[in-house]
Amino acid sequence: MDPRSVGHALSQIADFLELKGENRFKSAAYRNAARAILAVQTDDLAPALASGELAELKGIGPATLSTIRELVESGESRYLEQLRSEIPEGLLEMLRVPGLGTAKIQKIHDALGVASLAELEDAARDGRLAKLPRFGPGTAAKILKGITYLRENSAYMLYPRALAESEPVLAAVRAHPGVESAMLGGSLRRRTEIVRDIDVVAACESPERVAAELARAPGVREAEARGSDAVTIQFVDGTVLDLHCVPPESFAVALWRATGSASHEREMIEHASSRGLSLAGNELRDASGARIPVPDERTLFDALDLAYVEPELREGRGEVAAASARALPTLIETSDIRGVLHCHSDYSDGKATIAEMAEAARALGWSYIGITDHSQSAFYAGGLKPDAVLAQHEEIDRLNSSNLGVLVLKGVEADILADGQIDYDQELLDRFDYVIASVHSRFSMDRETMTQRVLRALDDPHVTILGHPTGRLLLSRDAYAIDIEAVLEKAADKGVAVEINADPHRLDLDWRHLQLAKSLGCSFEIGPDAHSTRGLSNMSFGVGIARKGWLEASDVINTLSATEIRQRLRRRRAS
DNA sequence: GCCGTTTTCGGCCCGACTGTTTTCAGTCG
Repeated sequence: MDPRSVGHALSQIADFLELKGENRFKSAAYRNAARAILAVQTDDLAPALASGELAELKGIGPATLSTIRELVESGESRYLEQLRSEIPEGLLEMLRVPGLGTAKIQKIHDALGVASLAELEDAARDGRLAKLPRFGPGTAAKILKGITYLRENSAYMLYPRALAESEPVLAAVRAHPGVESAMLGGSLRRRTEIVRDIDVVAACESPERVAAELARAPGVREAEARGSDAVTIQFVDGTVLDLHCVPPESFAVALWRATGSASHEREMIEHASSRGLSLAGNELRDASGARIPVPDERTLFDALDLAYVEPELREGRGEVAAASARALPTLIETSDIRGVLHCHSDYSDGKATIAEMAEAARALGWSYIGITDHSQSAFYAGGLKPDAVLAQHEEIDRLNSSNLGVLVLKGVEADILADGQIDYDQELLDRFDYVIASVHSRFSMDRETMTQRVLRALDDPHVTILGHPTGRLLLSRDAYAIDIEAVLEKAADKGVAVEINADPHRLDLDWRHLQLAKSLGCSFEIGPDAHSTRGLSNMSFGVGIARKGWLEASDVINTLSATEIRQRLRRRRAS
């Protein structure tokens, strides 16, 4: 069994224990065990279990180890099943409502017998909830808002999960004997940050027969035909596949159409008609109505006298006009990245040592890695007190003189305090090679106060990078209120690079702001925000977002060489 | 339930905000 599945089971046990009102340190122990397991870098835990490696992990003791053993050996845990039978599953769902914790859920369950999201919504609407002691109309309204947020977002998955789920689905479609070839389309191909369904386009000689057969495959809960060649298939685990089966000669246009976006499609159709062509259904036709053969997507763009538009750019944000003027950017590639600047170590809330992180960066072909642990005010993340900073710097000096094959830079992810000050004194800040300044607290400030807070932080000459500039957590927390344009203008003016945080939960700054930021003169840093060596692989998600934002390699500072990045970081300090 | 010992039991991140109260419980990061 893989770490993700075991970790999920342990987290569920922790949730159930909390809902049961067990000693909170007991649930915390299961949560810690889950975290420890998730940090194990393997696809199969069995060998690490057998070798005793798992038993050695900090946070795993006799009880959690026996649960893990059971999960790895049998795929199930009797303890988890036991808890499931005691506590309604609906309470677990309620735990996902923002603003609801275990204590409130227990009260609501005990007093009103509410055991599901739907019942909770009823109780919030009809006033029963507001009448509970220490609840009130404000709490009921907040819970309703939370339920709405959950509903709106629960149909979506983060990009990496959607990508992982698409792999077996695509493989199954390709394995069908009637399918000649198949490709992913939709928002997954456009690399949007959240994805609702998986789109697959399949070329087949008998589209309708293939679609019908795939709709009856094992694991399918229900299927609904949509037109003659498309079928929406829902699998038992909730994954939704939009399958488009088309004859081979229609494949390229069908793929283009299934990739979207809707506004890109509209712009393309208008462009075609302005040139006397028509793009209708899965066909391109000339003025006489004759069908123009389109063997692949590039031919489609060629036929419309357009440069090829990469899927990431197909968002209806001027890409068709730019393709027509041959003015599309040369998008950044993952291979352009030369180093990373946003990584945590075990000095704060990271899992790996600095040496392990550095070795992993070297193995990925990068020439430098910046270690940016949390600053002192970030208690919850083990932020570094000044003496820990000094100790860390000594360790980095030692590592750099030991022939690592990769340069380790002394960075910090320093909190922007409520008043806009950076979380260390100027003397200590002087000791870092660079500073990422991030907001980690007081998210609910009004827009003006928050904007002033961040603008003030940008005035500190130590600040080199503005970390995750809007604070959003995809599918769980909105961005805080801020005048992002004012912030970007100032960042450009001060020479502070704007982060594209590559953690798939963040992907912040949003790609929709990147063209504006670039036009204002901003430079960018793509940061993995890695809390383990595995977290370094977040970089590909960040690069995907940079591409969606029309960025080129030259816009991104961590495409610079180690020598150049050092100069660049010093330059900001001197200005 | 786990950890770390000043070995076998005490402590486990903690401060601010929110909505409720009129002093604080609950949630969040």
